[in-house]
Amino acid sequence: MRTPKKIYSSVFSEFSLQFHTISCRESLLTSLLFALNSSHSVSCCRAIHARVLKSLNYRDGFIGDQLVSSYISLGFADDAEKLFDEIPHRDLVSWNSLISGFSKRGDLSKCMNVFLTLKSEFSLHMNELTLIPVVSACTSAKARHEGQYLHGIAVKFGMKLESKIANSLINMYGKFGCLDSAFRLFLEIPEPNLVSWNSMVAICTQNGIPDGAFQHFNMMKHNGLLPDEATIVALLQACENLPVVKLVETIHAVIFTCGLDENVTITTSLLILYSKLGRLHASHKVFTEISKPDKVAWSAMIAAYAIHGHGETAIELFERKVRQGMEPDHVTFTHLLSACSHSGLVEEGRYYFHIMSNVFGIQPRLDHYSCMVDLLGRRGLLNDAYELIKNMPLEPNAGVWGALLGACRVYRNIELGKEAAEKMIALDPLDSRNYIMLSNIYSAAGLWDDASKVRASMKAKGVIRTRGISFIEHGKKIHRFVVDDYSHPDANKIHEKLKELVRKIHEAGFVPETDSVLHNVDEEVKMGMINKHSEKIALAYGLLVTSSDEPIVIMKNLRICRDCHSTVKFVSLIEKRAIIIRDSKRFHQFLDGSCSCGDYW
DNA sequence: ATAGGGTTAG
Repeated sequence: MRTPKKIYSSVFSEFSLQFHTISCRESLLTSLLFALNSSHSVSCCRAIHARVLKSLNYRDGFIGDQLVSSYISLGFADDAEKLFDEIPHRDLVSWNSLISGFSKRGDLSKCMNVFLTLKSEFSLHMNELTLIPVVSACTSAKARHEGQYLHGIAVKFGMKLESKIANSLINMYGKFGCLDSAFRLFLEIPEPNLVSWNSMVAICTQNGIPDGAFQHFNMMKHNGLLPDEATIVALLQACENLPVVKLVETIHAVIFTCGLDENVTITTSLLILYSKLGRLHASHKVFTEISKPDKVAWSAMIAAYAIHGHGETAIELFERKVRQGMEPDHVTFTHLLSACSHSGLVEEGRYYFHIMSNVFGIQPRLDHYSCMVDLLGRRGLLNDAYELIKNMPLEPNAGVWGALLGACRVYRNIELGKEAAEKMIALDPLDSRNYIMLSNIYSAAGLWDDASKVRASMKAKGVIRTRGISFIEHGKKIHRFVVDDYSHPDANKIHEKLKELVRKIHEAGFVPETDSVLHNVDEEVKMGMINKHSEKIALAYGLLVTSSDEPIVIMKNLRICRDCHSTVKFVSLIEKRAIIIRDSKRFHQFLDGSCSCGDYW
């Protein structure tokens, strides 16, 4: 069993003192249990339970409910249910505690069962605090069917427009990707409150429409509401896939002026945002200025180092913080392992994966396995990675197979790649990337027939290929390019610049990597295809419009191809420019002919 | 009179 967190053990010792000297006050016990709810200490919970049994009749008060809730949230459902059965006069609060407990554990089926039992016994008394936890459990379990059923219940009981219920449903639909339903519900609310607006801002971003997020923010202001912490965090998130460093710097200034830089949640969001925008120094500065960085903040800093490929620095930070008494959790380890993986630190990664469970008592989750498969796979240790998957105690998910698939593509392993891709396609038949990946593996091996079969099956299922898009910021605008894009007002100039660039690097000895074109066509056609890639067009535009002392920052929604990667390295050398490209996976900072990823990606 | 997850950071 894990050691209780320090804060709670100190609360508990204080409490014991009072306990023996002062008569036991129910409210004290209750608030203490409330505090324990978020801790990992079932021993504290049991101690209180025992004490309560001796000195209080918990069956009469709400302390029983709180104990029920505590036990469940700590993962002791059996104790909770036993206790629940012992409460003779169970009121709605008792039921709600049980439901809420299962919801917090993410146990949808138990949550739903209790809810249905309650509904048949207590249907008249059901309130919003009964329904909301069940909706929330559906949201995290992505249970669409059950979610719609609950929506129906809310309608039936006339609770649909109660703001808290409506907001939780809006959020649920947003998480499901059903923006239509969410919007419809939102429009029905007579007077949306701050949380309603915040939810809209958040779900727009979650569904890939950041401009929708900004629009809702503006409408919210127009309706006379003032933003709060949640609004700002959601807005910062809306910026993370756009090249909007200057906008973010403005927001940062406002945050500073309003004194919100004291708010750890906001500064942590800002930290991670800067890192996603390629400004690791700005991230680090924000981190150092946080007066009391918590675990989330320093885990975020580790994540920032990870996506920039600074594995050693991430490890240093981790070790320093642990020496200072910070207790890492499963998320901290996810970022640490990811840092090892992005920097090729295989032995270190193995070490931390080992001590995570053996020293820190944290059982590896799916994310950790994904990181380990990635770590081994990038090094070419495909069989080790495969063995890990075979022996893992959890059912591997898309993240795990995806990591293996990525490695198979790089190391051209057809057999394992096929298995991984088929698993991925079974898990998510609508994700075009899996088909493309499998097809590319076949193409790379010259198996053109197999490749075209995969593409055909993708087409037959109506899966549409995600188009590559590159973004670049200039003149307070975001410019967007797709492959072979001539839609920009300055298209002619841009393509002329690109041609000139290609000619220049060839003269300087650049050898194009046409084998990254996975179509059965001759070399010249391949050259033509490669040189139309959206990131090259964006690069040419960047060279045209930016001054030579500022870095060119490009964002891409998919991964950069090998030829573009080499091209940009060459351009950074001969044009003497700093170029930063963030693809869907990580950062590439190009300078003097080399990339920060060390070609390890 | 009380208590019981609406949104938002790693």
